[in-house]
Amino acid sequence: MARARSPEKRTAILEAAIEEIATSGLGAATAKIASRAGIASGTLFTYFPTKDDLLNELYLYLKLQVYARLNAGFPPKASLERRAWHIWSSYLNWSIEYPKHRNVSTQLHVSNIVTPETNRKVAQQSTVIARTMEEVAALKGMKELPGEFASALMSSLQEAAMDTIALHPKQRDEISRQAFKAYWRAVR
Amino acid sequence: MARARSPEKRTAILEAAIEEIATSGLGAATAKIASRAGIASGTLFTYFPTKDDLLNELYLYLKLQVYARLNAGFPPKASLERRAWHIWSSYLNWSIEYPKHRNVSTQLHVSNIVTPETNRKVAQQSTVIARTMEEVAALKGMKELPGEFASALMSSLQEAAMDTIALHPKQRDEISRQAFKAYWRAVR
DNA sequence: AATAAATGAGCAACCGCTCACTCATTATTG
DNA sequence: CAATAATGAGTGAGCGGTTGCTCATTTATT
Repeated sequence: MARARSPEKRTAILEAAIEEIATSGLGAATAKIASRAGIASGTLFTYFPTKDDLLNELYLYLKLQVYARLNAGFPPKASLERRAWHIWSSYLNWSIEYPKHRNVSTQLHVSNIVTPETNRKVAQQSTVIARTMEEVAALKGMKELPGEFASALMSSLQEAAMDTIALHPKQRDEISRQAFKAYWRAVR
Repeated sequence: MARARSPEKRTAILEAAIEEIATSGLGAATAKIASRAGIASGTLFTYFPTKDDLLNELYLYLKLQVYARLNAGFPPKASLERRAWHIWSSYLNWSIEYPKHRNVSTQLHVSNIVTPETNRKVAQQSTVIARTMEEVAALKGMKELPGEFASALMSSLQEAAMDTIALHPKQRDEISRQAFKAYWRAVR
């Protein structure tokens, strides 16, 4: 046996990538990512064989972080509206707390770097939330629409809320609550 | 005077850029864009001094195209719901008809290449629509929220509809109508 | 004849990635 | 319990290729 790979360095690379991509876009140089992570340029490739692999793992990393947040404190026995509110507010707060993370996440989402394989892995990690969203999709307002629409609607409404909060940061909580109300009206 | 610059070549470059960026991302090479447009690599720079200029003008080009579509056939005296529906359906149909254009548009939107200057120019071109959206923003459901929220909500809801239509292309019209109903419920 | 568009070879800068090498860490010996 | 062998992480100069952009030259338009 020899030296073990350090998980700290791995996450340092991922965090450095977020920072670099947030400012320079997906064309951010691997060398810059490495130097920001405090390692040599070559070392990056012992953790991630190619840049595309790094970006895919980064996408996974960001998504899992969000899901971890959603699962924390999830009230499984509360009413549907309260559970939906939990999902709503945890995600929105994460997006506001880590705007760079969210920016990189959407850059990767729009690009065609993320493989179906990666998307599959992401989908596997959301069972509790997925079930709640299924219940929402069965409500009157969503009945005539395909099942995924309720989730797509929530994430898109959150984007709208984010954009608005960015312009009126002081009204953050009020906007969050009112926007959820609008969501619930649309869905019911 | 001498030889005039050809508007056809200009739009050929813009259309080629859309094609290249849709497949290779914003890192698409200017040389490839030029060759797809049927011109020499250097000629691109007599039309656009830098790549960033090209991308900014491309963003403007895409946005103006959408607004032209929205203004065509706009019923200024119809009910608010019908006017909102016109905006909704024309934009959605454009997005479905030109998926690459929309993809490039959102890539540019997420990147930080688009300057405030460009965004200002875009905002100037939407007076009729802007006025309708102001009326929507005054409705009960949007009263407690900042003015921009109603538009942000529409465009984000359209994104949700687009994603869903991509998965169920046959139900396109039904999804479009139902999603608008959901929007109207949220807004009223 | 005068002007400016069009060309494409060429340039410096930068890209992702490799590779020969050093070194930290562990397992295996006597 | 040393001494040593085996392993693979860590390094950074450097490679082949690509990038955005320039510029001497040619070509088309007035």
